[in-house]
Amino acid sequence: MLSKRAKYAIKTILYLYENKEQTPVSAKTISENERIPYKFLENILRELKTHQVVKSLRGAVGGYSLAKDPNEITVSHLMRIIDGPIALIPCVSERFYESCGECTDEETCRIRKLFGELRTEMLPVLDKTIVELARL
Amino acid sequence: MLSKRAKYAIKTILYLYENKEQTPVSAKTISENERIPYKFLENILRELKTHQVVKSLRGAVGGYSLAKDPNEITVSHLMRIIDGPIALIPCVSERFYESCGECTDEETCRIRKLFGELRTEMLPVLDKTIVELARL
DNA sequence: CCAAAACCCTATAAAAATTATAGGGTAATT
DNA sequence: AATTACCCTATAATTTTTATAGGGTTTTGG
Repeated sequence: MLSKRAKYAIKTILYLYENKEQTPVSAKTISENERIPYKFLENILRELKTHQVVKSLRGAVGGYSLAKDPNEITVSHLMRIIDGPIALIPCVSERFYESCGECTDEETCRIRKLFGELRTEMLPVLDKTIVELARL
Repeated sequence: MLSKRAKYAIKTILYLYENKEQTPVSAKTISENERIPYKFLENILRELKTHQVVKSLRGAVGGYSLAKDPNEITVSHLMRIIDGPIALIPCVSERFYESCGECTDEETCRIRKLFGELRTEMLPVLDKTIVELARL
């Protein structure tokens, strides 16, 4: 399951993309429009900022805006920042690899093979950019 | 992420399939060979029995065996029994549909479209049968 | 200058899901 | 009749997810 955090993150980035004229957008505005608990959103935004997906401006007319070309922000990227691996089991994750510590031989583990294949099928869909997502 | 329960279930069914000569196989045997906590396994087995994936025999030489043709048991079926929906968001699940309660219009929700597409790509992989899984 | 708006940060609480165990009951075989 | 092994409900332990608390800092605009 996609966590709410990740879903909120995707919504937030989509919102910033579609309201990029009035930059920056305050967390309060996003919170109200996307119905995301304010303090929870702040937390997500900080994580997105750390990973340089958004940038922020402090002060009275401050807020957030995209830190990079929306053609270079993918849904998979957001999911990895917020939730971690895309893969359904850690032993087939490329960026968050972890041994499952159960099978004796990872090379021949059939569950691993199946979920490796699954990951391969999932990626092209999730590698869609925010611009592509907005056009759906 | 795939839950341990679901992973154990897949392992269990694979084990039963590959040891179908010596039917039935006791929970204890499966527990030891697949390193699954005994009482946890019993619980999983009961759920699989309720859904008629395995059948059981009581008494001194009792145990479990497949209740149907392994060509008709898919990984997706096991996952749905144990974990519920395959889809990463409930509003695109066919068998476990639930409104996400967030978007104003489900028909135009782009996150929903993306994850509907994702589900479509995932299914063919997970619809593999135990026989196919064993051959990987 | 100063008050208001809005970002910044750490900690913690509340809730839910996952994982596992306890403790006994029932059926069948040897 | 003793042993083996399935059957069932409840609950405990752990982890993850979701959210809130409570304050601090920066900047703008009157």
